[in-house]
Amino acid sequence: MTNTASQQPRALPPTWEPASVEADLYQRWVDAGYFTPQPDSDKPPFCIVIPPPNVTGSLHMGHALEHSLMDALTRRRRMQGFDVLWLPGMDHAGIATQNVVERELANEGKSRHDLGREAFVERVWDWKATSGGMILNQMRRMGDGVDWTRERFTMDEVLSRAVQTIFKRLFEDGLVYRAERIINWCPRCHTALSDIEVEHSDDEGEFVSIRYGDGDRSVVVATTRAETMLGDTAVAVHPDDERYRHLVGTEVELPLTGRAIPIVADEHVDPEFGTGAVKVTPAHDPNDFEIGRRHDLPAIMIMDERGIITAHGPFEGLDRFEARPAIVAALRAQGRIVAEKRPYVHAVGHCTRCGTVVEPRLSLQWFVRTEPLARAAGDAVRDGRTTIHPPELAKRYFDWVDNMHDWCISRQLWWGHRIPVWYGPNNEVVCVGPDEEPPGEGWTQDPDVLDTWFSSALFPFSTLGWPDQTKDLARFYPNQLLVTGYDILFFWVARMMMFGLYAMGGRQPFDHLYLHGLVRDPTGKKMSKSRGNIIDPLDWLDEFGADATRFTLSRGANPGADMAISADWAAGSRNFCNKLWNATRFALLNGATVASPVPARDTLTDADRWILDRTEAIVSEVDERYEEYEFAKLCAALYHFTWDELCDWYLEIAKVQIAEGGERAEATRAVLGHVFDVVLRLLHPLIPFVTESLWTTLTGNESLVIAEWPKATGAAVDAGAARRIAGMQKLVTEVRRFRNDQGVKPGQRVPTRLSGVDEAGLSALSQAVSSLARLAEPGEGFTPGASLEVALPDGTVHVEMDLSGTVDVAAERKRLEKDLAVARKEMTGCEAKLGNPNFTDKAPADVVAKIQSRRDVAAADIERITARLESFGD
RNA sequence: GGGCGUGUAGCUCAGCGGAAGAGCACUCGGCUUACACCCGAGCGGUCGCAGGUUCGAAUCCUGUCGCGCCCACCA
Repeated sequence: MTNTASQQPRALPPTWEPASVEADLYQRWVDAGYFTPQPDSDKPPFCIVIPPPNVTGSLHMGHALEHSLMDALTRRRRMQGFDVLWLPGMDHAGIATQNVVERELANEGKSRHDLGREAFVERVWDWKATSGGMILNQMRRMGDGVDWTRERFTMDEVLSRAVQTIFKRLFEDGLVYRAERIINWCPRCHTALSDIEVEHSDDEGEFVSIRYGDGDRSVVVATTRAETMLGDTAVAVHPDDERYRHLVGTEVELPLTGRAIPIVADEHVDPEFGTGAVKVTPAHDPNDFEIGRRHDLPAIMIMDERGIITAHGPFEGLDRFEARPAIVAALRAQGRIVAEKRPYVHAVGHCTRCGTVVEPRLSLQWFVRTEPLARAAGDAVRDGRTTIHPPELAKRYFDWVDNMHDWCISRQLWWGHRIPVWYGPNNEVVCVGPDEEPPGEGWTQDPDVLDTWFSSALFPFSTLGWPDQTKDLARFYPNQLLVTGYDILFFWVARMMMFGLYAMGGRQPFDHLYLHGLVRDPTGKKMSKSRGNIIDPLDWLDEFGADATRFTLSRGANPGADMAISADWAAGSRNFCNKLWNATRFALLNGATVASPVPARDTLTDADRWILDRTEAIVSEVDERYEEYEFAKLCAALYHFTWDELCDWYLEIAKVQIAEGGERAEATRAVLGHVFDVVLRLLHPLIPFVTESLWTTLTGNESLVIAEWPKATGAAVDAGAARRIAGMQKLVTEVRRFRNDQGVKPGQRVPTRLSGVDEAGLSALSQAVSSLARLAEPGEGFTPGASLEVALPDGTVHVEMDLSGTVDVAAERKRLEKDLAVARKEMTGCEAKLGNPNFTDKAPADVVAKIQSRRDVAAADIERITARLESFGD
């Protein structure tokens, strides 16, 4: 630390101003190399990879939350002596990014086909170059302690090699295959989608019943997608359905086409639903495809990749949604519509990327055979190699991996990792590894690219250099932890588990998985552009600073649970940072120091011993909370400790002790130095900037980033001091309340006399009450005008105050009556319990004792208050 | 259609078998030489509803109503 100016406590401004220092501090940390691990050190490794944000955009509040938590966790580990690698990176986000660039092109009146594949991909790279920088900047502003020397992108050469390598391995193991299947097709993006890229919503449609065939050999089928009837190749009924038994094996004529189609019996049909007869369209419906396979039916494609009808006839060239009513109308004209239900609400699949209604479509795609991989992924969690926090979410994980369908990985896009498969002139299929030459003349590469999640699934090891056996890979795999939102448990986490275990010889990608919740708006609603309730983290970074933004998000984070945030919370966090700033500044102004050790405990005051014990306790509590990722609770504990205990009580007491001068003052300065040293260390992972500024000033050391994390010493707690301080607090509060009730001016010193405590206690209490409650020592000619009695752990203290006969009897009476009511209620409750033999027999002794003492206290209170009320007369 | 979760102070949430809590908001009083991004005091809840288990239930069980999320090939 060379900046001598900032070592002058008097130079610290009275308000914490994050904007002026954050960027400099961050640059200093990066330049010093604090965030770059030294794999040759003998420290234990701690590695965590960033869930790579899409290059498509800027960071939203969810990222800000995720980064706050990851940074807190990694900073703490670094302070604990781990060799920490937090690895940053970005995701090429295939379909999302391609869509963005295509939209841009559309504005120029062009399509990607106008550019051609190569030029288009180049254009996406250009776009990535400009857009990606935004995200990195935001991470710097957040203060993310990531190792920039190891930044990765899913389409980097190294990561692309990893993709190709694992694809080839899967290919050779028979775990990827190419097959004609019904897949989810987005007619707008012109690509296949995996199951989880389809979002279902309840949409209104029309459910029409159509008569196929004529007379008593006819059958009525029902559908919501009437246009698909053009591709029907059968009608199916349940084998046990008496109504249709005579028809099975016969044929009916398919209206509008004149084709004859068979009536088949299939178990899949639910006789209770609709008419019990199902039209079968093997090329455009997954169930029908299966029925078709069982009955060896042809599959007739009637729509192209844009959703345009291709079946010859009057409907050719119509969009599927135009064809639907047209076909219904044509059928109606023939008298074949026997029933219509409208509106008919049913689940309809939409493309997660563009919202277009997904069309099931028969096509040739690449799939990952997930069964063995998913089983391994389930086992790794079941046998504890990977632990999920919070544990409740493990169930969701199992539901998924235990029922996984094969994963469609080919996408008809240009932006992404091209499938490394070549087809020969005679339909040969060759998978080409990263270091192999593609086959020559007459061979063509598969035009498709891989699902974007295919490459991000490799992130825990591809980023460390795999398939090469690098030093990083050996040291940092498995990653110790992964932090991400529960919303991508299936998209990303499960797939990382599958590929990690597969590629790394059964070793899990990460030991611990922490799933955080989603950030919601102030009223708990999901943030979305359409709702217009998005809060941009950059706004908060500007207005409140990085520390306040981070602290707000951290203290809202309960494991796996969503959180609602608002600017009020951020303001509160900013206030907290400022409180910490001023408290430390005050301590420094009063000579707080870490240079001299804290004196022996027997020379310290109750208050000193109490705050030292509380400091110990908070160290332990924070550690325990971190182990369970209880951010909200650890933040609350630190907030409460810093503000209430340290500032509101100890700092006020310290003023008195320092005013005493001499050894008392010196001891207090040492205690202050120690306590602030510890609390700044504890807070640093959460609010790195303000703590760094303060701590370097307090200690003169280089940086808090590389300071040691506090360890609880496990020393015995001074219960006596704790009790006496609690008593003092209660007394002071009672006196303040009394003064408030009595309308005594805050500045007005009231002569006071305490009794009911021993000599030593009296002196300490008098002093405390006098200064903290802003009263005065009793003067000459003391005339008590009012008194109150406060029951403390060590007895009852009487406080007399000379209000010179100006006691507001009405106010006092009101207060006492309220207290009396409370005491009576308490008394009644306790008596009822104690009078119940079942309770006294069955409840644990300590509970009974507690109730008894409560009863005694209430009884004493009632007596005291009654006497006092009587003394007022009427 | 399944599965999961959740309903606690005006708001956002802790508490999950033994005296109803926090932050914010609100009321009252204060520029008390660290901080008005502050200090002090206070108001505010039959813990969704109905049953049950228990000496005792916000906490466990059952039912019910409301909300949320995930999964889903009933045409």
